[in-house]
Amino acid sequence: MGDKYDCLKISNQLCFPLYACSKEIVKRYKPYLDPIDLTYTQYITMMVVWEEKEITVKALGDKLYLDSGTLTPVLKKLEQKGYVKRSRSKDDERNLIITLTDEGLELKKQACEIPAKMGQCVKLSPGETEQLYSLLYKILGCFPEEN
Amino acid sequence: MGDKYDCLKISNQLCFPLYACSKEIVKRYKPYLDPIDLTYTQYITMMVVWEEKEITVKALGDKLYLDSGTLTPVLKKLEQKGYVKRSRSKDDERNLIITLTDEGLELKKQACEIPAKMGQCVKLSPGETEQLYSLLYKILGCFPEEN
DNA sequence: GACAATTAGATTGTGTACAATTAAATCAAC
DNA sequence: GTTGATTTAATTGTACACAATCTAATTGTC
Repeated sequence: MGDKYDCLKISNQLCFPLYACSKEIVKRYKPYLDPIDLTYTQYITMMVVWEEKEITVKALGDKLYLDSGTLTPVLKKLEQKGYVKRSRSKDDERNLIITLTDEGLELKKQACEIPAKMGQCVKLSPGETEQLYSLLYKILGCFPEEN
Repeated sequence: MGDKYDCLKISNQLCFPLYACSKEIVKRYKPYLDPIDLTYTQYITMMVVWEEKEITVKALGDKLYLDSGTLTPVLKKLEQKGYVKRSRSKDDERNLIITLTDEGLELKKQACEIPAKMGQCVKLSPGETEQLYSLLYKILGCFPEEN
């Protein structure tokens, strides 16, 4: 055991469990997100809009690590569903401002059970959860906030 | 501070850094994968094929947490590039067997520098890396291997 | 051995992700 | 104040990712 190709074994990669875990957890959101007709990407986008009430696409992209190629269609969908409004900034016409609508605020009430329900699906102790959380942010911290 | 909606803050989610971290790391593979003309999904698929030499699509999907809807086009692409062969099992015609070709084996030599290069991009100590690795597999362990 | 149930892949449709390019607005230098 | 550079979104093209459905092959039951 231990040949020069061991480094290429899938079980020796750190990236793989990260990738697989992320996908599996996102998948487990579906049963909770379906009733409020949101996808995972739409959900995390709404989370930021719920917090900020008003934010540019640029700032949203920085927070979510997503670019306009991803966000533009997501935001158009959310506007179409009536949860946000899209309008150009008066100060700087290049900026598109995303604003929470009344329906968007209403949705927040229905969403607020979701985090607790999802928490049960990850079988880690509070200490382990904290550890994982801080390791992940340590990695993210090394990356430029945006592209 | 600490209202009833704190649970919906993006910074209080465990899923989000997991999702963001996974994407950011996959993105950082690109400069190393471009020269050998593989995408990340094609790369992890080849990793398993390099280890197994011969494997069914089903088993591949179990290992990679991917379904046939994702794997079918990926494997056709890899076949087209000449790295794998796709053929039905004689024993059970339902099974599609993926076999490593000589070109596929050749590619392994070029790929073997990648893990070390990527390792430098994640700024964690060996202990922290080990910790993260085991926490992620702990979560994955709770999930059924497949869908 | 016929037939229902199961299993493995393929296909289709929707929704991300991201690189690369484009277009419009603003900024910076002079 | 005009022009070149920068910034912000949108667009386009490629490649996943997965749910749902379909088809063909196999298995289990009697």
